[in-house]
Amino acid sequence: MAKQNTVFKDAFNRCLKLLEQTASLPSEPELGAALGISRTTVRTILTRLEEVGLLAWEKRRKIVLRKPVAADYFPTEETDSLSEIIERSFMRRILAGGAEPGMQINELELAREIGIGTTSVREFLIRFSRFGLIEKRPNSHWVLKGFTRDFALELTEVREMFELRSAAAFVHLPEEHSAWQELDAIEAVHHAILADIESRYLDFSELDERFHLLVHRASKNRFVVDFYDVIAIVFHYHYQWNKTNARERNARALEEHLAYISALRSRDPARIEHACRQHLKSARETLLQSIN
Amino acid sequence: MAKQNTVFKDAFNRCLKLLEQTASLPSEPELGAALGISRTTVRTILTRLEEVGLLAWEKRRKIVLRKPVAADYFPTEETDSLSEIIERSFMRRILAGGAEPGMQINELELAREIGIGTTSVREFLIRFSRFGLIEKRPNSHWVLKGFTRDFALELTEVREMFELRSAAAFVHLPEEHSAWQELDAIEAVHHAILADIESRYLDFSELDERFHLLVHRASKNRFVVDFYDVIAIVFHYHYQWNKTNARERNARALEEHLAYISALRSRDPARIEHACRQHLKSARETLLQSIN
DNA sequence: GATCTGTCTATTGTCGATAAAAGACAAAAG
DNA sequence: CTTTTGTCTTTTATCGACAATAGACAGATC
Repeated sequence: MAKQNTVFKDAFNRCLKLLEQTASLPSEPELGAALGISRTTVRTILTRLEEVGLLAWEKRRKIVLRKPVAADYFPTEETDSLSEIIERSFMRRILAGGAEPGMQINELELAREIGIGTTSVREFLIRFSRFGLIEKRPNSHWVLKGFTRDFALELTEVREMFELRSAAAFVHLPEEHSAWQELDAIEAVHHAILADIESRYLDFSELDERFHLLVHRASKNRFVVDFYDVIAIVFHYHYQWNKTNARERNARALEEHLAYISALRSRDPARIEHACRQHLKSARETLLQSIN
Repeated sequence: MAKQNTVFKDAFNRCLKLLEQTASLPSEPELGAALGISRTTVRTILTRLEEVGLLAWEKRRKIVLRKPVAADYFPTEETDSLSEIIERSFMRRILAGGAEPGMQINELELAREIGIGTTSVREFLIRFSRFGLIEKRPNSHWVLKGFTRDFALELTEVREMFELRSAAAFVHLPEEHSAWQELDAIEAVHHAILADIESRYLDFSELDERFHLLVHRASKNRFVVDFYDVIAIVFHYHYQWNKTNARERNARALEEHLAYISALRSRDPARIEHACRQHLKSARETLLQSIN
């Protein structure tokens, strides 16, 4: 096969969600905008909806015939893009499996193991290399540098530089900047999770990313914002991997975030720096604990 | 063709250089180590040397038959790796040509223009994207963000953070660390260029990279060191592109470097910070001038 | 006259194939 | 017994091909 049709399948599933709530669908361009895809793919979806008897489609008339059922959806395994599949598969290997630093990475072997072509693996490795976990020997193999203590220390060192600066810059965002509203929204979610911490503590991971990305964006510096990708991926997989004391750790981090948010609102540089340092320090400790 | 044989051609040329100075060649593994290539390629080179009558080769006996002449060398255009060719070609387009920010980048068009396959172009663009000058729209084209004033400001902001920290860390390198020797060597080259500034001022570019990379390495942080690639490529092409007042600018930068080096040797943090800031400030101004 | 649809073209993402280059191993030479 | 060479296998770098997706344009519809 030449190209996966995961864009189609994923958009189709999201379209079914829309279908559950309306009696008819909007125009093709509008639907395309809503789903974030081109009109070509919209039409492929509409054709399929008609085939399975979900929709009566004739030009502008797009009438829903029945509510979609579970069997109408494509299975979730089929909606992930290839790069997501490779990333997960690769991260599992290097985090969970006995992957020693210094180990060689074999493109062909990886490709065969995942069941895909070598080109996709190569492109993934090139993109992934900016995370500093692997390194290429030209005309030869990749070397795994590993998720080591040094890696974590180097990562957090840069993170702390960038986040302190971003937090300081946050103060200078104009009153009407959307970041302040987003900050309110994020704070509300913090309270909601804390109120029901026992059952919702796992929602923290996503919220954490959302909050810190907001802060980093205040730097208005593409290198700072891009670097947050490195942090995000490390913490993302770290949370999935290490769940010891997750409830306590997350509760504590939520409280620290709230202090941090309140400091940002105060616009007092000293308070901001203090709250930021406090939180970054415990984030670093958490990360280091999982490595030793 | 499947793979360029630029490794062979480049190593062959370097081998001819060796040949000019000796009467016989060492063992295959030794030669491979000297040229930085595998034994397979060494043997390809030896075969070729024999074919063109430069060498009598029988097992361990490798006797030089005549001195190589200019015609024995492969032309330099053929020894550049594909990625170097793409990089130059691409940089010329976006720096010299009328490349407006926001412009779309077409993989197929680029590939055809350079006369290579799309895979190589794609891989180049992915690698290049970490420099923050282009951005990908998934399933669609790349967008040129351009070598703008904002880009230069964001780049120098991070550079200043990283370099100040690295310079401060330099002090803590142990007395016997090789960086101190390298610093001496670099200083000597500074004096040599300054003594003959009229004819050698263009040598500054390479020296500049060597010096700042040495400083960044003192951070012992892979993200800081890797970021220096971004700075290096920008300044590299910037020097090639903008040569107005190059002599004066470079002379001034050389003096600043010498003050900076002497501050590093003094191990006095305040002096170091001052010299570093001073130099970074004028480096930034130089860069900004070339953009407006 | 603005927006939508039908149709067609262009570009991207992925694959398998192939030459160049790396690398493994045993026999030969010192 | 260490190093070198001869031979063979494996892996990487690059290409062209093709389905999925994006995008362009003219005629149809409101």
